[in-house]
Amino acid sequence: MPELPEVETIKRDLEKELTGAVLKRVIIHNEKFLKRYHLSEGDFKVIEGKPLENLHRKGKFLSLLFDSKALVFHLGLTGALILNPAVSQSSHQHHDLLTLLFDKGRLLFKDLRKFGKVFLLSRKDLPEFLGHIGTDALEISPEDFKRLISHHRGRIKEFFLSQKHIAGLGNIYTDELLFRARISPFRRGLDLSEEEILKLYQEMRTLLTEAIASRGSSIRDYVDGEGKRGHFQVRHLVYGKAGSPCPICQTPLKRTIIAQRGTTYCPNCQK
DNA sequence: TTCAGCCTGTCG
DNA sequence: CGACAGGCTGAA
Repeated sequence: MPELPEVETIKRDLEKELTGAVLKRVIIHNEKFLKRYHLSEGDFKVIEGKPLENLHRKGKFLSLLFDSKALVFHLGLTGALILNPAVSQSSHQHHDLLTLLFDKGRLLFKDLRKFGKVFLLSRKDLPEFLGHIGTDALEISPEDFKRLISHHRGRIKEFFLSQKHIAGLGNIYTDELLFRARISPFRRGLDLSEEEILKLYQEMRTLLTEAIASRGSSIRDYVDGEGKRGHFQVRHLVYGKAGSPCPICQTPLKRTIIAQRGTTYCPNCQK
């Protein structure tokens, strides 16, 4: 799914097209899904008629801010927010969950696997609501980054996946980051040297910035706010490439499981 | 820290 | 048919 670069790309797309747009009506396509989040058609009355003031992202959570309310999305593995999607004549409309009808266009929330989430809450509760995840990966200072990693007893891969220390990296960008920084996914946070941590920090920023510039990675389902694919996947070095030669040393990349997630790395380059 | 579970789909 | 897929939770 959308990790930080993908959610940031969607945020920018929606910001550009929908800032100031008035929400006319909300249409629920899948009541059963919305019911999981205790939402039904009438609950959206509080934001209907209000302008979308701005958008906010922390980690993989994207919030649309209306007056005193926040509509918060998490896209899970296959969620998408698409502006003015072409009306598909027959097939995959059954993945549609919600449409927000604005005066300037319609925004569709769809999700094939339905691991996505949606919450409607008061804007004043947003900081606390997002408080269970750590600082956004592009916001954290090098000092905080170092402090968090050097206290982490578990494996470094788990550190990035958990979201509670630093928010935004998922399986793709964690594998890519650890390769770029030449660090084994099995290493424990508190065993990393200061230089290694600094290298990780710098590579993390570069990786995420480059990925955003490429409008994110589309492996299979991800599309941006306009329904188009990203292209950072062509620059992946290890993710999904187990068995292929390492781009640096030609050793075959290995695949293992860490924290229940497929993990690809170079057993030679990553120490 | 591991595991099933939440869902649906693709690939071999 | 089984394995796997950009995530995350709650329970053992």
